[in-house]
Amino acid sequence: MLLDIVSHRNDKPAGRIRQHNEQLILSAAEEEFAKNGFKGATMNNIAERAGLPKSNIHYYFKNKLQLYAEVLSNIIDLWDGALNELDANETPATALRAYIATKMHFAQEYPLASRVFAKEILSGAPRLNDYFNDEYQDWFERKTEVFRLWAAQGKIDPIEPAYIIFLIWSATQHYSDFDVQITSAMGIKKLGKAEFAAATEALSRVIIRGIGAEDVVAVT
Amino acid sequence: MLLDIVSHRNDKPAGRIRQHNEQLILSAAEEEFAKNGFKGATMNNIAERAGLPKSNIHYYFKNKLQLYAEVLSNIIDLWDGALNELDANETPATALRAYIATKMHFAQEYPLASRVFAKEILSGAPRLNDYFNDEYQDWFERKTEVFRLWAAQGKIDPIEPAYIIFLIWSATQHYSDFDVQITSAMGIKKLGKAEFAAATEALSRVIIRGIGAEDVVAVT
DNA sequence: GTCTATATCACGATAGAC
DNA sequence: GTCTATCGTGATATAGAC
Repeated sequence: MLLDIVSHRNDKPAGRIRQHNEQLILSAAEEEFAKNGFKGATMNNIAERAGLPKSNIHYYFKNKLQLYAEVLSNIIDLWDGALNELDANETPATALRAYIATKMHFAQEYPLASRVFAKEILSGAPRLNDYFNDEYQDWFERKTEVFRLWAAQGKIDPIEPAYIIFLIWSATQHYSDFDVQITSAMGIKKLGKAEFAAATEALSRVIIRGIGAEDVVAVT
Repeated sequence: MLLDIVSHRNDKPAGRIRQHNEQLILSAAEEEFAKNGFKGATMNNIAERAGLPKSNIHYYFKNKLQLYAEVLSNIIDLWDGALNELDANETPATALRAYIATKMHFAQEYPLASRVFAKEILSGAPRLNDYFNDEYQDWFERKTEVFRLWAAQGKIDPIEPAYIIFLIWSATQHYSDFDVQITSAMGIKKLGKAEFAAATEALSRVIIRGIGAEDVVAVT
């Protein structure tokens, strides 16, 4: 259990209507929290977005903080489920191409998730205190190991892995978080498939060559 | 004038007390907006942070939106004043090292500015509508030119400049915006001079090599 | 020029009718 | 299980005393 608050969850048997409404509310909440952050979000806006009467929200979720915690928890589960793999048996170029492509896919597919998380971090993560603990540091340490291995094998340059990981995270999430600035700069209405593909290719190429790994031809 | 709202600014003669108090308020507001965003921020919190009675804020600033607009405007002025140069006469490696170092310096020195701006973009930039206009696109277009020139001269690989610029922006701003996650991952209390220097060196190296430019030795 | 007092309203949350 | 009515709080903003 990542977030303490969520463990106090209402564990009533999930009827079909309940399940449906909870999903409606969670989606609406994700939008609202992405736009206005935890403090700025209002239960009223969430209810309107969900198309439900305001007090219905309080029937399904104890309070604003618990609703927020569930949204955050879902986001973290989503990422954990699909982003844990950087295969040490592959070449760095192949493994990194796959990883960057997955991250970019997430940026395109779940921009709201990324924004809710980003806003929480920007606020100093007061509602993620028990997520960013010693366990998180261990988890991160394990993520760095594959880079150390590759460096020891001479497959990449000896660069502190943490900075490589932060580079990949920031560069990819940027495409969901800073969407407005990007589309404005490029003079396009919306980041489409073409732009994401081109950005993925450019990022892969720069990062892979940048750490001294032999690149492979992109799979298109 | 970047922001329409600011042009309605109270242009009374600036007495010494006024100037001092306005500065106090602007600093306090920057902190509060960085933490809670526009909607989540309260005039009360700003007043407390500034050590002034609540209604004093309204005396110096017309309303919350105008105060916010001034904070944002100051941030943009700050960046514009120091970040417009990517010298085409230098080698790519030298010019990029200088640019990345400056960006990282700003990330370290003015983290609040970066966070206020980031939160505004994440919200869809509803209060920066007249900043992200056609003029912005032109300004960005000019920033890409130096990369196109270098590419034409064979000094860097032919990579769409926009993606290089976004890579630099995201990677550097990450160190102010995601500070909490970074320190937690690295198991340190605070990002100090040493970490910023190491990150700057790692980023410069990866990006410069990544775009196919000859690197130079870091000036330490 | 500065601060106290207060008007007005929107917010989170709950009680209780259906 | 669902919705209406409402309570108490805290928000922005202003009027007016000092």
